Amino acid sequence: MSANAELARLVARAQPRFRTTAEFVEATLREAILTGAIAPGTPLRQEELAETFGVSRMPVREALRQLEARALAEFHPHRGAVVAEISATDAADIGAIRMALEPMALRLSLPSLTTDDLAQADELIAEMDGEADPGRMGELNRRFHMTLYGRAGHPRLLALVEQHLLAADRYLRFQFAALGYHPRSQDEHRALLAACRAGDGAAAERLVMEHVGEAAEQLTAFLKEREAG
Amino acid sequence: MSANAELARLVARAQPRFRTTAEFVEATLREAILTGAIAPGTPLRQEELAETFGVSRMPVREALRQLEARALAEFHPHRGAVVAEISATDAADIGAIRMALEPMALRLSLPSLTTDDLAQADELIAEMDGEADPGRMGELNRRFHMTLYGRAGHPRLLALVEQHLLAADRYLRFQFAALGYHPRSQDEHRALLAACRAGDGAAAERLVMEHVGEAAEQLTAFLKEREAG
DNA sequence: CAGTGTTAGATTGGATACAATATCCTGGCA
DNA sequence: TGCCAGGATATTGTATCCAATCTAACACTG
Repeated sequence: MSANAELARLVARAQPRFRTTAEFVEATLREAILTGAIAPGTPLRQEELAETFGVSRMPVREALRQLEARALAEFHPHRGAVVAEISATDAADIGAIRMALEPMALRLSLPSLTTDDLAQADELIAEMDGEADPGRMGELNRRFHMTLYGRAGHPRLLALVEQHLLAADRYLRFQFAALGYHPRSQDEHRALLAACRAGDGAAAERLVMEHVGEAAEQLTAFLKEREAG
Repeated sequence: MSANAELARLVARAQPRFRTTAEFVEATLREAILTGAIAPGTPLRQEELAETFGVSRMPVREALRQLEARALAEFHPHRGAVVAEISATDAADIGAIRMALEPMALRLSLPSLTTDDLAQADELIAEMDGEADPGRMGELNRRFHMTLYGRAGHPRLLALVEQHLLAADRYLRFQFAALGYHPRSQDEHRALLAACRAGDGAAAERLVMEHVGEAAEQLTAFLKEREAG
């Protein structure tokens, strides 16, 4: 069996409201990879993808190159592209990047946060409380974080942050499996929001760094054990 | 285990000569953009580039998509790609990212730095002393920083750091114009190296953050004034 | 039977030609 | 002047074709 079934569903659902075919293909594949709909290591055959998407090979190749630049696919010359592998060290890598970027984003954003932003973050926490589906949970978590960082006004920084929040989502089901993620994470979310509300930048930065760091550490340990076993 | 480590080194050094045409085009264009050989805002016409490189349009398009993913080019549907603009806010953006990432990279790398690494960093500082050419200066500066971060062992993080060191190079000639860059920066390099040599992680992290931050601040102020004038 | 050619098939990488489409520019017209 | 129709231009996407090369299976050799 190859890339598909699941992917075909995503293709069907994806809205044709993209500027170009290549971007439509890229966005759809990216989502499929990030959500795990296409497993790591899966070959991404051009002809097959072209047929699945109902397009020619060229936009597919452009999309694959973009995925490569985002570290979501790997190219092996004359052997084609495969979905980038996941690993304990990769998870640690992403965790380190998040621990570096997110406190900075928060620092830049905090002074400009509005009461509306804080209220929205509050709502997102509440929504997460009742959420069991990992995919939906990942999205809510991402929106919570991005809401707090959103006023930073540094588009490149924010794009990187979001990209790595998304990258972290590839590990979401392991995150859940690593146990205890949900409730402790929610406590940390609340503490973080409280610090933001109080305008305590130093505390907020520390909390977000710990929040990300602890999750990454748990996850990495879990994956290491899994790889060893 | 077999055909020894020595061979592995030779293989690794038997340098890539690009794997594909698309990668050759991408690397060349990237360098041209980063060094300023192609000015911001310049249209990147496919046909023209294809002819210049002596290739067809297909690898050119793949290369352009990769440049887009690296924020070095912007696509405007049906109007083509242009070299990404530079601005004071963009410089500040890159500065913020570097201030976040580089201390983290240094923290992870410092414990594993060898005396060879430190000696090489020393040499690079000495080389920079006698250097007047901005392009060469940028390369030496980049190598100095990457030498210190190189043992971090987090490939994604290091790739991001290098990418933004390169991105900063787009602003190099303004960096020089903003004055005082060279001598003060060299003092900071020496102080940073000393802290690394002493194994004082906290100080090293602080120094690198200040080093990056001050340069970015000066540069941003210079560009703001220039944009206003 | 391990190890080494050899060959066939599949897939990518790239070139070329052409059709479709969106943007910009310009010139005529109210 | 203002505007709008339409052509020039460029990009976007499709359809083929071909060369390079990777994989795998098989045959050969010692």
